[in-house]
Amino acid sequence: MDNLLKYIHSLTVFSEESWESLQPALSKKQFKKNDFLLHEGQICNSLFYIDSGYCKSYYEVDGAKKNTAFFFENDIATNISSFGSGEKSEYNIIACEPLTVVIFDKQQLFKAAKETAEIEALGRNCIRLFASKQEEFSTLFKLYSAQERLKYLEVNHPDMLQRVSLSQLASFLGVARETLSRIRKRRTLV
Amino acid sequence: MDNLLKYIHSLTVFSEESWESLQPALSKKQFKKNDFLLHEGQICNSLFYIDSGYCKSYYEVDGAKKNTAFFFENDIATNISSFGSGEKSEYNIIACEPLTVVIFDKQQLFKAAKETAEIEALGRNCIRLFASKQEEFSTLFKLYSAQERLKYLEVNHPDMLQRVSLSQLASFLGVARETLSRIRKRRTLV
DNA sequence: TTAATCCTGTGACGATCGTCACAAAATTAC
DNA sequence: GTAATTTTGTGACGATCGTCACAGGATTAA
Repeated sequence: MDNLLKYIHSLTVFSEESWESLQPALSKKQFKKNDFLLHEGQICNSLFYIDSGYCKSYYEVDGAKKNTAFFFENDIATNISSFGSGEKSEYNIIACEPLTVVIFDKQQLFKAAKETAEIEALGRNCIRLFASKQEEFSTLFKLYSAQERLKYLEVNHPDMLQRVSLSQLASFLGVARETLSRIRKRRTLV
Repeated sequence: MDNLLKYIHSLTVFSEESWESLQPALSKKQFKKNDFLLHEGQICNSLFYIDSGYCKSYYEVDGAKKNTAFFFENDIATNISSFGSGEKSEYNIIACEPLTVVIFDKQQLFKAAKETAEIEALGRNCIRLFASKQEEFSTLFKLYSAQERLKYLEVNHPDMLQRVSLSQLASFLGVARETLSRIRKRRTLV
């Protein structure tokens, strides 16, 4: 839980007592590669703090898997719509490597947040960060071409390129795998 | 303020006292068409509740304006990254029509939230909705072609098509104005 | 009402992308 | 270590898209 505590302190003021009050909402869990953290049709009742490894969210459209996000160490993974509204998830979250997470249980978290203002503030900050990240990647598509989007990742998220395979990345960037391969070739020649 | 109060009640439990405590954070403001709610380089210290009219966010890239979001009645407009982190905004928010908003002042809001748990919860819910919306439109680009994105808006946000001009919409959908014009033509013929 | 400005449609053409097909390379399983 | 599987590279080709150019229609300002 060390990483999580550091993460929390980087976000907000958090006392020893708040940390104690938060404990009932927390549980550590391991996932093997290709295990589901969240399955399409399920209701998302958790925030997943990524301790080690990484996972991704993807839609299944006409049999094809389309990646919509990757979550690495110190990220929070969740379906924010389903978590907030209680409706069924339209997509999956799956481990891409052996994965260790700390699960925030929604019901317990809300209970703790009601009693402890710092926990409520923590929840708000987690969601805010999540929203910022969504906004960042949403903007990518409106501002840049496929080639420019790749460059953006190289500059701003080089870790992602290191760990995610070309095929998986292509899906995330919204282009065919062959196209990404050719973009990469074009770029290295220039 | 009637619309705002209804909006708040649709999001969360909110007592008469909480509403009173919130007042110091609120102020009503009118914008003319093409007035800036937020200018690139400014720090965003407000949440803008849209009471009537609509506005948009856009980046200025190489002299070209690229729309990234539209905000209509009962939406919250803000730069969530700048609002959260205190860093300068990289984009603009501008009124597309005569606009009436209720401004949530950040400092006053945080002060009120510290003292009133329901206000803290309201803030969290506003941000959550904002995140859900970002996620929705972010996903659009990863799952669908330009033509399918247009269809999605027709089905899920017909109001947007009614009020936003073709040129403005094209920028939001990430295609050239001419392309959107041709997509529309293709579709009406089939 | 008239002029100026903005918005939309359309043709031409080159650039980019998606799809299919198959081979090579890398990874995984046994 | 070998076989099976997955991932990546590449050619061909048709579809879509961006850009430039210009004309007509709609809207706005005086």
